[in-house]
Parts: sequence; C-alpha cells; structure tokens
Amino acid sequence: MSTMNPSRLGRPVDADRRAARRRQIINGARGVFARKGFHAASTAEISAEAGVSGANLYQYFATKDDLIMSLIEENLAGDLALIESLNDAKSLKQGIMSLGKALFETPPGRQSHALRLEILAESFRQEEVAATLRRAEIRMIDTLGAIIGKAQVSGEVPDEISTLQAAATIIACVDGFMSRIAFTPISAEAQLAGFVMLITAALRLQQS
Amino acid sequence: MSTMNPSRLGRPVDADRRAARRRQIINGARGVFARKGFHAASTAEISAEAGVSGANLYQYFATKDDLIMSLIEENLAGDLALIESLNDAKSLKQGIMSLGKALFETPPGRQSHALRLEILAESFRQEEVAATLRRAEIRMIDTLGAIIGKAQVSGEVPDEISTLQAAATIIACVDGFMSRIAFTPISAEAQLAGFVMLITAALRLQQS
Amino acid sequence: MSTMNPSRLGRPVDADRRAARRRQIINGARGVFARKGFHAASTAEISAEAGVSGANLYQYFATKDDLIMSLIEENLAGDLALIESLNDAKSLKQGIMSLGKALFETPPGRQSHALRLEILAESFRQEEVAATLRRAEIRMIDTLGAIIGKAQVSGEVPDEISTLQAAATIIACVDGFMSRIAFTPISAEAQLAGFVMLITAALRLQQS
Amino acid sequence: MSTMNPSRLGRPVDADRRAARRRQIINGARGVFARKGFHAASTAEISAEAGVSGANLYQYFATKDDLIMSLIEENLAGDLALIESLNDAKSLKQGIMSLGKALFETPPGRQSHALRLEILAESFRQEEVAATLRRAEIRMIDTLGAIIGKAQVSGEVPDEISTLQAAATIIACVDGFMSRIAFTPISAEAQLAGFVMLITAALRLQQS
DNA sequence: TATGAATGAGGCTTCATTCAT
DNA sequence: TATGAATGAAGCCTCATTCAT
Repeated sequence: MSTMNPSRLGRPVDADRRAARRRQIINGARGVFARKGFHAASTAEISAEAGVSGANLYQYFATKDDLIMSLIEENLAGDLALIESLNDAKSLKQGIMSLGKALFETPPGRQSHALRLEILAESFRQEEVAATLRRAEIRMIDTLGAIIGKAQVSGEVPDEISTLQAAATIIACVDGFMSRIAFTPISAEAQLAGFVMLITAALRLQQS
Repeated sequence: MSTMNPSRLGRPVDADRRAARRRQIINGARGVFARKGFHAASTAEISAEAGVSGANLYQYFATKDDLIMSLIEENLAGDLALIESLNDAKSLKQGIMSLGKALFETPPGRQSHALRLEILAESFRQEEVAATLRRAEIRMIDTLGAIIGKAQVSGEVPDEISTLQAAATIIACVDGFMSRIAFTPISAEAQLAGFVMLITAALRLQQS
Repeated sequence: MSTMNPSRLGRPVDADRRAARRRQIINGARGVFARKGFHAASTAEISAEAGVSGANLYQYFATKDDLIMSLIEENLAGDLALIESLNDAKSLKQGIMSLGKALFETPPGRQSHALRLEILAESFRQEEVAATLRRAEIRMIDTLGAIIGKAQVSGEVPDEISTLQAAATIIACVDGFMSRIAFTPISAEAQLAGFVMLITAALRLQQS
Repeated sequence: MSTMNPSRLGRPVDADRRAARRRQIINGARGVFARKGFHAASTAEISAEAGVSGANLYQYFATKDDLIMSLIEENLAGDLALIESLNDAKSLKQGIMSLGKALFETPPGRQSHALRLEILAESFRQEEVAATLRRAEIRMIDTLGAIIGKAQVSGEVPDEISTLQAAATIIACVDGFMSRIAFTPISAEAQLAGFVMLITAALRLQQS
C-alpha cells in the first residue's frame, strides 16, 4: 500500500538540522527548568526560550516528560564527562582540587547545580528517573574508581582503600556541598577547605 | 501552655483547635509534597489527604505558597531538633553513629528525605526559601558546633579543629548521602561505612 | 483521620440545585451537539450556551465523554417515554398517526432528529454507545410490543402477527424516515402517507 | 478515456496517476472516517492510512472539508449504482431480496453503513451536504421509480401504486434498518423478514 | 510532485482561589 | 468555622494547514 519512495521524492531528512534543533530546545529547557523546576516550567516558556513554536517542540519530543528524561540523560552524560576529565590532570589531587574550585564558583555553576538538585529530587518521585540515575551513578563510580586505581598504581593513593567505596563517597560529598550553594552562610574558601579535607581523608592522601 | 485555665480565658480551646487543624493540614501536605513535589501537588489532593475541605485550607494558610513556607519552617525545626538530640548521646561519636544509622533506614526516612531534597531544590528558585534555609543552616551549624565544642572539652575531639567548620562539613555530608538514597547502588552498610569514615575524619576522631 | 461532621458543618448539599444545574448543562449541550455533532462541539461552546463557566462543567461531568453518555441516556429515556405515550391514545392507529405527524413537523423536531442520528452514528464507533443503545432498543421493542399486544386483545390488530417483530420493524421505520428529514425532496404529506402505509402493513391494520 | 493514445497527448499518464492517487487518498479516508467519524478523524491519520505524506493530501484536496465532500459524492454514486444493479435481477422482488440480504451481512457492510450514517448525520449540520444528499436522493428515487415502473409493465407490481412514492419509501426503509445494525438485538434473519415484509407491502407484491 | 518541518489556533482539563451558605 | 459551588487563568497537547526543499 505504501508508495513511499526513499530515493528522490520529497524533502530529504537533514539529520544535522534535526539534531541542532533538538539541542536548541533542550538548551532552552535547561534554562527554564533550572529557574522554575520541572513541574513549574511550562512548555510555552520553554519553547519561547528556545526560539521555537510551542507546537514544534512536539516534533522532537513526544511529551514534556520525554523532554525531561532526555535532558536528564544529557546532563548525566555531562557529569560523567566531568569525572572523566580527571584523567587529564597531573595528579588525582590536582584534578579533584580543580573540580572543587569550579564547584564553588557561583555564577557559572548555579544553573547546573539547580538542575542537578532538581534531578535528584525527581528521583524520589519517578522510578524511571531513579533507574536512570542509578545507571549513571554506577558508571560514575566505576569511572572514578578506575581513576583512583590508577592513582594507586602511581603511588598517590594507598593500596588498602577500596576504590569503589572511595569513589562513591566522594561523589556523595560533591552533591552534599553542591546542594547548599544557594544558601550556605559559609564562604567559598571555607567550603573548599572542608571539601578538600574530606576528599583527602577519603583517599588517605598526605595532608598538604 | 494554653490549657492552664479554661475558665479564665475566652477561647483557649479554639486556639488549640486551630493549632491542631493547622498541623493536620501540614501533615497532609507533607505526604503529598513528598510524593509529588511542591508544584505538582494540588491543594485539592492535600486537603483530601488531610481530611479537610479544599476551602478550609485557606482559613489556615493564606496561599499555597504560605503553606509551603510553613511546612518548610516546621521541617527545618525538626532537623534542628535532630541535631539537638545529640546532646542526649553518651558520646558525640555514638550520637552521630545513631543518626547515621537512622539516615540509611530506607522506609521511615524516605518521605522526609524526599521533602528535604525538595526544599533544597526550591532554595535555588525562591530567594525567600534560600533565606529561610540560610537562617536554619546557621542555627544548625551553631548548635552542632557547640556540641562539638563540648566534645572538645571532654577530650573526645581534638582542640585544634574549627568547631563551626567541622559542623558545616558534617551537615553537608549528611545531605550528600541523603540525596542519593532513592537510587544508590551502594548497600546501606557501605553507605554507613563511608559516612562514618568522613565524620571521623572531619572530627579527627580515633579510628574505631 | 477524617474530621467530616455531616451534621451541621459547612454548606449543606442542595440536591435540587445540583440537579437543575446538571439539566441546564445537558440542555446547553443538546443544542450545541445537535448543531455541530459530538466531536466538533467544544466544551467552551457548550458551557457558554448553558450559561456556565467552562470549569464548572467539570463539577457535574467528569469528562466530555461522560457528558455525551449522560445526554445519550437522557435522550433515549425520552424516546422511550414517547413510545409509552401511545398508551394514552384512543387506538393504536390513532397514536401512531399522531406520532408520525409530530415526526414530520420540521421545526420542533429538527434538533432532536439531528441528535438521534448523531447517536446512531456514534453507535458504530464506541462499543459503549452501542451497548447503551442496545439496552434502550430492547426496552423500546418490549414496550411497543406490549402496546401492540393490548391492541390485539382489543381486536385492533390481528392475533397472528409477532408483536416484537412488528415493534422492531416500526421503530426501524421511524428512524428511516427521520434520517432524511434534512434533505428529502418529498413533501411532509407524502412522507406521512408512506409512513402510515408501512405501519398499516406491519400491523396488518385495515386500510383507512 | 485517458488511455487512448499515450503518444499523442502530453501527459495522460500523469492524469491517470493523479486520479489514482486521489482514489488512494479517498480510500484511506473512507476507513478512518468510518472508524472515527468526520470530525474526530485527523488528516494525519488519513494520510498515514493512505500511505501518503500529510502535506501531499493538499495537492489533491483543497481542504479537509473538500475531501469529505468528495468522499460523500463518491459514496452516493456508489449507492446509486447499487440501485441500478437492480436492473440486472430476474425480477424486482429477487433483486430487492438480494440487496436486503447483503444489507444484513455484518462484516462487509459495517464500514459502509457507518459512513452512510455519518453522512446522513452531517446533512443536519452542513447545508451543502444536505443539498448534495438531496440531489442524490432525487436520482435514487427516480432510478428506483423507473425500475418499479418496468416491474409494473411486466405485471410484477400493480399499476395503481405511485412509483416515486414507493421508491422513496423503500429507500427510507433501507436506511432505517441500516441505522441500527451496530446495536440491534434482532437477529439478521428476523431483520430480513421485517424488511421483506415492508417492501412487499410498499410494492403490494403477492405474499411469498 | 512529494515530503519533512513549522506553526497559530484551539481543545480538554486542572488548578488555586473566592464566594455563598 | 467549615463546606459546596464557582471560575479565570493556565497547561499540555493536537490539528489543519502552509512553507521549504
């Protein structure tokens, strides 16, 4: 019955254009979601911020929830990339210090922190979000664990600690500090000091 | 306080009734907010869960946001009370261990964790929430700091650490572990072990 | 938990008022549905025609479909009442003649005809509608059959015909003539003549 | 007609292709309209069922309403052809009996019945549809009337009946029985018996 | 011609809140 | 006080249709 002729009929699909639009929408959504949260954000505001018509959004995402899930996965991939970037640091301690510093630089981080927290909160409400986070958490722990393992080989970290347990603990610490950035009465320096102290302990590094 | 002399005061009973109703509504709200989040929860569902008519809610709270703020403050007061309960423990370490154990007992904690996370997330969006949290955070740090100070006097904790900094760090850790309870692939025991390790380090306690 | 006290708290339910509003909305819906059909009619137009806010409609009907089903059942009850009114006629033939005349009086009937047809059409699409119509059809056939039976006793109708079969046939005829009222090139008199002829035959009445 | 000489005419093939596509779309529309009704059917679903892109539809029909009108006319032409097929029957009675039998064979008829009913219902709403149906009704009555006239010549039908009136009555009967096929509690045999009885009476045929 | 992309308008429904009893 | 009734303002999504390729 179908007379579709893939060869030369009609407008060809431009995969790049499509991907770009998708990103454009996700970026608009990121801003609005960070500002309002998933549920208070309206698709109208999102599409406006993305510079797209309200209806067009639905050609790239089946539903608002679909958009949310896509954004969550993209964000988690970014978090993982952040951890992987530790591979490029001179030493594990140097790398984590850099990460910590970036963590407490308010202006750039604020949006992504709000989003990360919103995602964590959503994990208590939608099992699908929890499952996605679980998968991501496993990858993050594994990745960071491997990096710690390399630091063990190079002698930076003592062999007796459990790499996975240390990794999990560090990641929890990061979220812990991040979660209060909007209101903490503690100065950025003091926060960083506390953070470094914890990491040092978790990895049994030598005190600086 | 208000039950001293029913014959003397015009309407102390009514005042009690009012307070009771308020709590009844807040408790209903707690359940719904934990399940759905602040914005996805409807006042209709809240009043239904509280066993109250939808209109009646507005005789105790001016607005949904007012209800949210009241609940937030009540919850933060509860968090503070939790910290104050450390005064009753034999030693600081014992007390924090108990707190940690309670933290990772999933069923009872789940609702309050979801709520705490929702509140933290909201702090990025409403400056009023952030301000409230800041005030609460200060009280918590001060209170925990004083407790740590007492532990220094008793010799449990070395004198050279900064009580406030240690307190702030510990509280951040607690939120960090709590934030992932819904999805963490780590066992409760391993979480507790990581938690204890961090606290021990923050307080420079002797290894158990 | 529920503190509901049915005795004297709050506004009492006024069942009459509620029923009146319901009818008001159904009547508004009747007009719009007759004019546009079930699917082209908007709830906004319905509530406007009923003199009610758009939201208020949903305190009486869970959904547009619910409203449609309610209206269908009310209409079918009216159709049955029409058949029952045959009991008041002097003779069966007189009664059916009156019904037939009313059937072809365009202005008053037009709206109800449109609606009846819309309902019949919907029976092909929603099994629930079909089931409702089936129940109504059975009652109509039984009722009309009983009336025909009485006419047999009084000697107006010969005993040898099947009352149920005759009833079913007559009802089908009515719908047949009704279905073309909007466009038939036949004069009302000629239609009536044809209708009477068929009924006469179905009941084996004496020719007038 | 358009296939006479491919070498002579510039684009007879294209004309054929156009007509074929048109039919293809109309056939897709028939299915969807029968299933959902005119207004609940979306052009997207229609074009999908026709195996055509949604935009392509608009190169063959100016508007959804245009498609509806075209389909209505095509269907009415088919109805007329059905009546004309009576000319091929041995006797009028035989022909009508065959038509009746086909009428009550549920599976094949169901779709076309739903469509016919939808069209009848639409006649109450759009004067244009009513006008189209009126024209078709006149042709049907004339055609069936002429066939009845031939049966009078052959002696099958008595001369004294009005051919046009009889024709109109018969057509109304057909629609009457058809309109309830989706829900009637009457068996196909009983329906057929009732139908035949009415036709026999309308034409004053001899009882079988 | 035929298809993918885009969009304004509108549809159904929910919600926070006010009013009347 | 407490409840049922009412509503304007949104919110998510779909649709018929046009535009670009």
